[in-house]
Amino acid sequence: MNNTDIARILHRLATMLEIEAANPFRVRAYREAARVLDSLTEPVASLVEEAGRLEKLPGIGKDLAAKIRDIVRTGTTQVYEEMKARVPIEVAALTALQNMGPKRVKTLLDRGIRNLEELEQAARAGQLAALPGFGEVTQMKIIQAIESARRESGRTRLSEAWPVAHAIADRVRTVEGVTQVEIAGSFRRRKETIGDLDILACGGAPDAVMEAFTTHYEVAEIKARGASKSSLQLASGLQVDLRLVPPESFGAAMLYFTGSKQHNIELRRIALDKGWSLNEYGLTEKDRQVAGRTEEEVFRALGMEWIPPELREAQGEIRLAQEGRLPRLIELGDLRADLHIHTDRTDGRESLETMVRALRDKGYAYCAITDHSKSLTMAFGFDTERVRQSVQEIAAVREAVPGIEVLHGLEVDILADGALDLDEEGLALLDWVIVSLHSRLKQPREEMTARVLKALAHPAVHVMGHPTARMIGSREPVELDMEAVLDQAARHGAMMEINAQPHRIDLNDLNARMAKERGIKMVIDTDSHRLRELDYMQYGVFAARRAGLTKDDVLNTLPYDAFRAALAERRSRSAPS
DNA sequence: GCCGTTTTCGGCCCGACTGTTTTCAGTCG
Repeated sequence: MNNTDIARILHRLATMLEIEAANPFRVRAYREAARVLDSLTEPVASLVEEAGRLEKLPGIGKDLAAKIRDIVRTGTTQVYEEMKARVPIEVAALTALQNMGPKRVKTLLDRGIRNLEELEQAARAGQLAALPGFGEVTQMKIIQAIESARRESGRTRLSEAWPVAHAIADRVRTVEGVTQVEIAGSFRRRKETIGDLDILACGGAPDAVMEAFTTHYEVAEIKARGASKSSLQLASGLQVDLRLVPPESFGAAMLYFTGSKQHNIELRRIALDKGWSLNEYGLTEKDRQVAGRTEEEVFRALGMEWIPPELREAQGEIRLAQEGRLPRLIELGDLRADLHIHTDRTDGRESLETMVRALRDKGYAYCAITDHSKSLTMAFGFDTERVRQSVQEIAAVREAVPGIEVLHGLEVDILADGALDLDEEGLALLDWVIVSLHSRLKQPREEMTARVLKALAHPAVHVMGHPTARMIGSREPVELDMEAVLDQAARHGAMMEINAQPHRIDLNDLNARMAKERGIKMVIDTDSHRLRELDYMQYGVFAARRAGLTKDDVLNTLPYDAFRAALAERRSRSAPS
């Protein structure tokens, strides 16, 4: 039972309580607890062992702590079992539908409608429209929501939303009188996936702005259109909201619509303590506006530094901002190298020379070419003989492409038993060794953990590539005791990669936070297999920023000589005694 | 259900839009 599983139960409990019209603040307490557990960087199961640790978490008191202990130990807790009996309904699936909240679900429950199938049947039979709180329109919307829930998995990868978000923002920007357009929401917080897009605009006639917004060629359906807010759905299924706000409120609105929700709640609490009120229109004292034109203004008035959007997750950033101790987050321009690159020698599309030229032209001072090792037979992976040959190839490309240092690397498979897929002779020929999991990903947790621990203990290893091997939306992370892995990496001076492929983002922000806590250095790499993937670097930087990483946490921000010195130092430290 | 150098009780963030109402509840963010 991992943190997400426990959070899911608490979340479901909250919804079931809501259906039963329980005290809304009690409902909120369960939701808040779920959120806190889900964003924790250590396993709840380990907190349970020590008395009082759970109760120290924000929003978790004696009562919830006891329930969480139950869930960790037995997989459930009494109130959850009771609730499941009283609310025998597919809560999550039903409330996930647009326009379906606790009240309507309660109405369904009273009519014996318990799941999506029964709901769809009733809707198509026209039986829903007569229910209290429903109607013809709602009935139709429910049918559509069920159909679209079947089509979509729900969230969109940031990289997929990136071009369309900017295209729509640019279109609104062209409207006469519009002075500012910004994309807010989880997009601005650079989450790896987003649920919808929130765009803010300022200036211009409402009708003209909304017209430009709702007529973008990708629009499939206009869901709402008002003077200050419109909502639409794109052909891809992505929902986009646009809000038109007055200039004196733009900063407050940016703050509000960037979120996270929990971050905003904490800010409002601070405003209340000062006798003020904070909403999307501004920070006000009675009727007097205290701040609101810019975010900086609002943060300053609240007595803190401006907080980068990536950190606004209610993870302690507000305290840091009040104390003036926010980290100076890493930026794309800090990176001096891309250290995970494939070529057509294995499964990449481009020649070695083309890739190295492109890397140099991107302005990198150095790079590492890291094709696959032999166990990836479908990628024509390298054996020792091929690595020997590669030494010559790398020497040739260094000659052919001046202006960038090229490390001779390899992405070596971690075999099922934790051995490396290259012998000592081959490893000794390399400047840079990434080890990665590519096969046998279904191993049980114990086996997988032992496998990785063994690989990380090998003195030739520099970094672990895409450590959990997950693919967002298509493959779950491997079962791995990440704490044990990070402890091992710290012990042996191994690094962890933040793989910037937008479907990997691996390490993710939470794991990167855990790595930082242990003083582990990270590298951010694109794992490029073709030229355009070199531009993925920004997505890795986003994850690093969300984890609160600075330039100092990431080794490929170092100048080349300092980088080589750091590698040499690490190797002497981990040399067998 | 949580929380508290103002409180162990009485607070707990707030507004827009829609559809179903007949003045507003439900949902969403």
